[in-house]
Amino acid sequence: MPRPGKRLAGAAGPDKKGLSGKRTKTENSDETSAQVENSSPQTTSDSKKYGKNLSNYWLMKSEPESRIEKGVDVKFSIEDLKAQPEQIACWDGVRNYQARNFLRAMKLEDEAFFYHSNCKEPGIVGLMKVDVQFVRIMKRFISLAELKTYHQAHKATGGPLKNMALFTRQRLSVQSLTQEEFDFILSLEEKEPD
DNA sequence: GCCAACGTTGGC
DNA sequence: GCCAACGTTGGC
Repeated sequence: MPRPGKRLAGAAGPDKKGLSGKRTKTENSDETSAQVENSSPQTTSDSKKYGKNLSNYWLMKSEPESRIEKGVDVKFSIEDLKAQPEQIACWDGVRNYQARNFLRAMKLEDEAFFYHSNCKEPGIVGLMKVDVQFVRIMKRFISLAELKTYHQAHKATGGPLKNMALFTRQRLSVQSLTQEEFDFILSLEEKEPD
């Protein structure tokens, strides 16, 4: 999976194995961390495209169930995020280049859905802000199956989820959402589940 | 656990 | 730069 990693945060931490240990061998130096990012006047096409003051919306996948990969448990659920010091995590371990570009394009305070993948009940479980910090649990779980139902319907009707990356860019672990997609998904919280 | 989808790698 | 082999993601 998409390994959004995790590992802890910032300041305080006693990390166990740690950060510097790193399992990503090939990655050169450019570790991507949403926490830090920012900044610079660097221009990548993604940062241009998503830049400036517009607010951007994201969906970030993480696996809530234990699974050992190269000797490391990749589990990181929204409850794990909530349990971090200051409820902030460092989102490392993302290898796919487009996903990494998205991490670099994020701006502090952008809003992101926390998505549980590769598990019994995949779907959106909560909200974060880029930092990457826990904001809240969704008022109700928005399952992949429900999103897919809307996606299918919207393909026919031209509704907001017709191009949602979760379905059109299936394996991307960090994806961007349009404002319409984000707002529509948030509005689902107020509806009864199907 | 299976396997489809799709990204990455590397030979040519 | 094509494309087959391989590896990863992630639903089911």
